[in-house]
Amino acid sequence: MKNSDLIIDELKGIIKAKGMKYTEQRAIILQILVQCDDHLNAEDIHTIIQEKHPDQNVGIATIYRTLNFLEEVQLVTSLSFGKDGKRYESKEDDHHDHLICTKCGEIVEFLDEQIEQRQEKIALKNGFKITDHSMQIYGICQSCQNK
Amino acid sequence: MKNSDLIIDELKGIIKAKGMKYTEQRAIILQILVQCDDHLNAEDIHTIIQEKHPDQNVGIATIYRTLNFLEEVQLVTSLSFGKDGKRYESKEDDHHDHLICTKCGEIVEFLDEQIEQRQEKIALKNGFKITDHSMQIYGICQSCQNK
DNA sequence: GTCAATGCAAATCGTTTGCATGAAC
DNA sequence: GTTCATGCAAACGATTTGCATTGAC
Repeated sequence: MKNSDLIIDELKGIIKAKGMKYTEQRAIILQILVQCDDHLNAEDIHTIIQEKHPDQNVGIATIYRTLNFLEEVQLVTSLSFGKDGKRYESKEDDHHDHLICTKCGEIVEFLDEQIEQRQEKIALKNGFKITDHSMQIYGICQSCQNK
Repeated sequence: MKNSDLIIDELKGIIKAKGMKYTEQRAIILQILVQCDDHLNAEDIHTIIQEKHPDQNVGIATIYRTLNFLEEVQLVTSLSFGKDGKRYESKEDDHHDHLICTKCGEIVEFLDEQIEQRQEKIALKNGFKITDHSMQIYGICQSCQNK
């Protein structure tokens, strides 16, 4: 069983538990996010569907509604920087943070255990019950520096 | 000489160096961000100007243009979370990150030297020349937990 | 006097919503 | 058959832009 099947099963479970309805559109959108390594925005997903599923006509509103839902149930996460809106990625990958090149938009993912631990401590010290976090380091990537 | 005068001088310097023109509006907006401890959005600043400088009529477009400029020259930083757009704060304060309550919107600022150092290392390791970073920890604050 | 900055209104962009239709159960 | 999800178009809110006017230099 592929990863992407697993996560679709998870989606089905959540949908059933909430008394909602399982639809092709929701599966397609989640699948695209699972399979794609990039960080896509709603418009990107719309385009990909038109290319890869020309038989399906998925409205942009459905994409936004689905993305909001998927984020709510924690199957995907969003990050927003620069223009063109929020970008999403599947959460089935391990958690990680982002290093973003402000020139070319390249995104490098990283995970640093020390930072994760410090975050826990800081939240605790301030009486916060941590639900999530996001961290972005902005800079100029190697190849843009060379230009 | 007050802090706020110092930063206004800095603004004047930058403006002169760029062959731009020093205007009352730009000074007012920066001053508000320096004096105010909260994280304001463009609309907030607009309202504050109407209250505290009723003689001045500063258009919302000017506020957006000025905020973009101030961020570009690194006199202020923005962070965007939740609705109602980007929020800005003056950079004359020490650098810090944010702990944000997702229920009530409370923001706690913190600085963790270990995290800062790790960030430097991570950027270096990936060949990035770091220009900035932002980190937010989301959670539920103590008083919202008690409710 | 020149040129950049402003205020205003219109335009734009990402996102959300209302509603009639269609699909899941 | 009931109810939820969809597609469409219109609405929305934050931000940007074009343009004539004003103000800094």
